[in-house]
Amino acid sequence: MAAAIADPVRRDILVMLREQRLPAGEIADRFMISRPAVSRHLRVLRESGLVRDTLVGRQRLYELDASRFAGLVEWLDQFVRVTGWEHRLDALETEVYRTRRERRARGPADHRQENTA
Amino acid sequence: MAAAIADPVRRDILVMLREQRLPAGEIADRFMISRPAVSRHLRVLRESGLVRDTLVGRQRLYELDASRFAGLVEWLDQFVRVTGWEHRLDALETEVYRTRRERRARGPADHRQENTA
DNA sequence: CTAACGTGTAACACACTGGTTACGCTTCCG
DNA sequence: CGGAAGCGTAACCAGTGTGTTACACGTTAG
Repeated sequence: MAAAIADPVRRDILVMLREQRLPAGEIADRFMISRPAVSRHLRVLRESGLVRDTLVGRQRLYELDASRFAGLVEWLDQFVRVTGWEHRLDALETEVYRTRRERRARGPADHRQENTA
Repeated sequence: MAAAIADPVRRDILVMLREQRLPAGEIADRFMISRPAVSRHLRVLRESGLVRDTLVGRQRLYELDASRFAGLVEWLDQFVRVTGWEHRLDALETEVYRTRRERRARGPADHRQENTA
């Protein structure tokens, strides 16, 4: 999973998916590299569990699986805790309020085939 | 920096360094791979800024630079925030108290040559 | 001084990753 | 139907990363 994040292209894909669910083609269009290359990056993300894909018609929609990130954050926390820890918590707390405001207007779930891979 | 964490050996090194500062040789002894291999892993960690090294006599002590982890955690937070966020914060808050208790008895800083690379 | 120690570096072999083009398989549409 | 659309896969190639052994260099010790 850490390896999935190691690639800059995959990181960009994750950022793109942070806002909205996207079909493979549209993701590929936003990169200079070929579509098959992006397709393989998507497969890596899929197998790492960081994204989930949904088949709808002839296109395949990708979306984040936020729950998987928590594990990584938790692993990293054991190091952040060593020093400068309280400082970080303060920063997080202020973010919470900002985030709670932003949380309205998020895409509603629909019912189609799911491949969590 | 994400690439530095992508390797399992380097992750193990980081975990080892979480508890105490260690010389290169002792780190190498804990792995099955050759010492030069470990030495290069240490170089990667050094260049990524995740660890700092201190020359003392003829050995080189390595220690974590916890501040660098915060950046990665912050980057990951933008994804965790998408959903299940409050849940995570609760888990963090309970950890804080546990951690504050553990924070006494940490090695005091000494004055030797520092190479942050 | 010289020998042993503790580490990093160089040179090399080899597996893996990421890119490309060609192709196959479903699904929609005229 | 039959062709176009949308994606994934296969085969191939270049670059990179990781492991190994041999070696160089500064430091401590006898």
